[in-house]
Amino acid sequence: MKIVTFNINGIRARLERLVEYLAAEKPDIVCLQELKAGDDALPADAFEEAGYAGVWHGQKGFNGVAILAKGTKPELRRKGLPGDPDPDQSRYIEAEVDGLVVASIYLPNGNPIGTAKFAYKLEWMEKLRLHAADLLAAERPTVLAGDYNVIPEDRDTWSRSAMKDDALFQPESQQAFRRLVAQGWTDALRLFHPDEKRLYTFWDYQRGAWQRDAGFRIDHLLCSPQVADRLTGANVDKWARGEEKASDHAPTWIGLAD
DNA sequence: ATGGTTGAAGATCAA
Repeated sequence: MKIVTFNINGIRARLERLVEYLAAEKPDIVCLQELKAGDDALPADAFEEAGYAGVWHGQKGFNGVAILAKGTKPELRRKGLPGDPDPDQSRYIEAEVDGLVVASIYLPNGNPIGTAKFAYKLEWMEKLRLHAADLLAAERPTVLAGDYNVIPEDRDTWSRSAMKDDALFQPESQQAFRRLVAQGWTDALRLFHPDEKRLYTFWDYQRGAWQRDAGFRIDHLLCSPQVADRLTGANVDKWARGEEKASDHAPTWIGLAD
């Protein structure tokens, strides 16, 4: 079973790319972020034609998350986090699908640092941590997939100096991420690529970042022990980032034994 | 210090 997280950067601008990706890789579950469209503007028919049904939490213009599944409709568990710092921002959706609990997460970017946006990021991470603890306590197979907007370690970026003032690379952001993982989650990508120097999931549109491989790793799939036991692989479908009109993120995935 | 790019909205902002 293949489970993907993919920051699509505008579902309407990217629909053709997504449909191509689904046809090529045939993932069983796809967590999408940055739909940048309200629920009424989402191309549900196109998802269906591609063989997928989904649940979503859209937002006009910004944010927006979804969970799609092949041949089965995910069963919605919740939209938004408990105690969500700003319920108007659609950044979290959780569903049950194929016997798994799956969340699609679009964690706040937090730039620029030293502003309310960075404080909001940290507050959001705290609410996520509290909810994640409840999910772990349920001892069910659970995947927290999404764009965390956190570069976990130095080796997860092409340049430490370029990122030193970026919210994604601040010690506070990294500490909050570590604190979440330390509850008992497995960072599946790093598990399967312990020595990979250029394990990236995002390349900026600017300054030829893709051509220079100036990327960083911010899309993560955190697995509960019940999922970690079933992991067969994890990787980044980098080919999708090289397509015309690609998202600035590449689809990132885990494989699970049935 | 600045600018480079993209999407969606709307004459900028968020990333």
